[in-house]
Amino acid sequence: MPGHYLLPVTPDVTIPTAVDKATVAQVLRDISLLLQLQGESGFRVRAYDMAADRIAGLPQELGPLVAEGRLESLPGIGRALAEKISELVSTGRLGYLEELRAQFPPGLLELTQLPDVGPKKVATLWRELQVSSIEELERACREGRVRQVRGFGAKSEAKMLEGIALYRRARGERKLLGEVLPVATALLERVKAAPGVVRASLGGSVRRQAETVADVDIIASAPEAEPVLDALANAPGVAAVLGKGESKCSVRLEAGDLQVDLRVLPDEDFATALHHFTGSKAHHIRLRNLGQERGLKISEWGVHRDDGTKVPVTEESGIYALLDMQYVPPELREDNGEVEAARAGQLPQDLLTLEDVQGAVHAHSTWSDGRNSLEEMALAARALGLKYLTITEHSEAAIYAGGLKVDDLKRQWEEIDRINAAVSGVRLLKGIEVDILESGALDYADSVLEQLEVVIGSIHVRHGMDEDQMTRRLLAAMDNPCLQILGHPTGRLINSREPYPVRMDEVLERAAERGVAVEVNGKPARLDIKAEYVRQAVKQGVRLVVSCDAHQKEDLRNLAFAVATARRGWARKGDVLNTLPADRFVTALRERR
DNA sequence: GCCGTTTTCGGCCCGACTGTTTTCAGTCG
Repeated sequence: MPGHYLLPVTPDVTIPTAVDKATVAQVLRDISLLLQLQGESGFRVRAYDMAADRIAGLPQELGPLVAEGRLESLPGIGRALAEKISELVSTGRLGYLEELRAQFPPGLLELTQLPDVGPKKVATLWRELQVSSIEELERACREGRVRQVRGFGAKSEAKMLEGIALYRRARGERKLLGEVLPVATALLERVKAAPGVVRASLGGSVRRQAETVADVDIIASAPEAEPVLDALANAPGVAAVLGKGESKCSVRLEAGDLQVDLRVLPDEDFATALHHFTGSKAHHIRLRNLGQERGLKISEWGVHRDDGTKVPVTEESGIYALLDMQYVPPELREDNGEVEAARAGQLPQDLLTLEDVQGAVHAHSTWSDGRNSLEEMALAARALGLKYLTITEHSEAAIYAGGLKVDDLKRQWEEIDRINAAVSGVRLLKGIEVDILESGALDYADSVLEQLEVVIGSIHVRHGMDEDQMTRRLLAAMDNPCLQILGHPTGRLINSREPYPVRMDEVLERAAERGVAVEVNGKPARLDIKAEYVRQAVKQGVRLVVSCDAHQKEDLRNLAFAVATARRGWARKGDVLNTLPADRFVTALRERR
């Protein structure tokens, strides 16, 4: 084969660029929209959407999958999509996307972000009125030109103008679960108190405890829907009723432009409706396909046999039982392997619960940048039923956060001893959140750290290092035998700061080797490490702690969000150290390798 | 565009609500 020698001497190696999962997912969604603008068949469109969901939800990085040609092993990704994703990841560009984009003006895609405006309407308005941006749509509405297009009227114009104003305010940003949950819970209580309500629950991404949510779903059962729908429509804080029918009501709250959807059904349909409106969509599609194989049609209105007869389902677990699989808790319903595991009977049965947690990790007081005294924190922890609380102030280098000098620390121990003697039922543990310096060294001498019961090491400054430097920094910190817990390991702040670049697989591997516990930080804007990394950590045998990162006593409740994140990462009680009693917790932390 | 212990072709989840129509298309979840 002489032709073989015509190949260049240096192999044509493509170097993977920094195209991340989120970018790939966004590109696939853009293609989906562009195809819809073209009027392409819904099935092809959906293939792109499903692939986008699949990529966005991947626990691992894309680079290795592309390099090893394993993209096609992912469900919903065949040859055509694998080729496009590979091209995008290895070259940073995608020819197909550019071809599609060239057919439409650039502002057209953004128009589909407006509420109640989808690709069909955008295509019509572009064709009939040459509208290609939000500004042009706004003008067309004001000038009454939209109502002249078939299928549109005066009401459409008014709604679009409203939608444009809303879009400009909110910019489509998803809200933190921690901000939304209190509001959602208060509305749920109001719905529960409405006349005739039998059962009511939150649904959607709030019930799945997603880290951010776009809206709130409430599902209720009652013999009469009307009074229940009214209870939401007339609730305090409602800015506008967006729609109200016989079984459904949507409102927008003044606070944060948050949308709330309520469905009310007869109680016999409650379980299947709750399941339907909890999602995720991807999880449901899997279940419905499994149902079809068994001659069962699964919808929000129940489970029906092919002959139309209804199968009674009173609890969500009944749906899974009909499909011969284990019950899947809401937090796991993402089609990330839970369907396969549940069918095989291999879903973890002892997922972490809030009740399993005996002590709260990571709390600050007025000694550094917290708002409450040590005693107030202790009493608040006890009131929540916690047996211990680790006091972990900032160390000296964290000047901006009132970091403690070693002398301060020793005086604090005296106060902790006094409180532990005086307050029964809860114990304060002496700890520190010591800064991991630029070199990876810790901010206190080992001789000081050795005297503490709990040592969390965290990065607070110099976030701008590159991936190599940052990875080395964290690995070096974990090599110090005094470091027991790696605090908020990626440094992200949801919606406001990207995680610093770091090779998490190496960090988790080292944590497992050295016996360093990794923090699952429950502060709503952190949730660090995130669920995907929790799952990876659990697989690699890394020990975890769930923390509240409390800077005031109310923050102790952040533990619930850390537990939610751990559950979404399939963590079990046995994976989490602060499910142990105080003495055993402290002993376990010292078991370093 | 994906997928297949019936299939490499012909399927692909399903219903509520709105605004427009006068029986339905588009959007959303």
